[in-house]
Amino acid sequence: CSIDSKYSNEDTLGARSPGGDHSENMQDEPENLSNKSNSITVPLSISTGQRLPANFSFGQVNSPPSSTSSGSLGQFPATPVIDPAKDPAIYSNLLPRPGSNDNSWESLIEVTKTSETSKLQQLVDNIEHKLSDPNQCVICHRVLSCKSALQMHYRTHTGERPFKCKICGRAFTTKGNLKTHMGVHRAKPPMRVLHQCPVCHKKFTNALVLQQHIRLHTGEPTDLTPEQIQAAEVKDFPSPGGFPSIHNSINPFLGQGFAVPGLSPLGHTLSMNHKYEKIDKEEHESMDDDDDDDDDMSNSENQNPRFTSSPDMH
DNA sequence: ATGGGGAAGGGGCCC
DNA sequence: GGGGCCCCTTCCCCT
Repeated sequence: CSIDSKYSNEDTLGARSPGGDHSENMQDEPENLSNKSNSITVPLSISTGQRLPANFSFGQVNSPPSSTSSGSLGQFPATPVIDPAKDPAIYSNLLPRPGSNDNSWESLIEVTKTSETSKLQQLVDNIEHKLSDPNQCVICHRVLSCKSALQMHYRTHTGERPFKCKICGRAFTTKGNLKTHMGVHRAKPPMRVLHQCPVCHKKFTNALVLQQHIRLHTGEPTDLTPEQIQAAEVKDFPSPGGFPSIHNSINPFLGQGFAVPGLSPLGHTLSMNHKYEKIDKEEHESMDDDDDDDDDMSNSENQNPRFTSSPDMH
């Protein structure tokens, strides 16, 4: 079977009493298809794929697809200083790596807690006419391999996209597709200059994160949690062959983005830095192209101006 | 031609 | 042993 259902809300199939509060308290629960809804009144807009019959309608479909909330995968500290999803230098290290089982990329996704699919399934259960095959789609009559696959298939009819990328706001029907999508964010800043800690030599793509990391050594308070700093660490980058050690020989902080008093955070030592700043800028611009998350992205950047990728603006 | 996304199947794991 | 969940892979389509 194929369906990415654990964090979506087919888990909540029929879990809500008809007419009851199902807006904020939606939680992951085992689907209960035996709970029948008797009120089928409000049509559901179908956005993609096969269309429902004209007289096809749903019950209590009031929660818009945009009604999302961060599930267990999208949890951030209660008082985040930054949103890692907004800073390419940080999220690039959270993105899924080929062959890696690291799930840190899941902090960059958002999974809807409401499910039109579940309501569709609920309605299907109410249809008097039962199809011969329990895994057959009542809309297009396609037979799926199993029930969970059928549930996923219904998403193609409802247009439900429970898996949302926090970076660009794009939503997907399956977690796997979202994971694949995360690769496009990872691919953009591959050649970013690394900033290395002069103490422990750990590497970071973001100079400001390195600053926070160094504060861990010095015992100074940090704006990021140790977990966030650790998450931003570059762990699997090739060894420093491509990064001349001359920077270290001159000044361990120059070229690594360390904030030397009187200098800009990046030290203005590397033309490469400017080149990669351009990459960062382009990436931000491309992300802003998405209408869905314009507000989120811009707001977030405004909220965290110190963690933009162009730190030497002053 | 290439990259990205949509959709579905296959297989492993767990209950 | 069977069913469900999850991840990975594959195929197809679009740009």
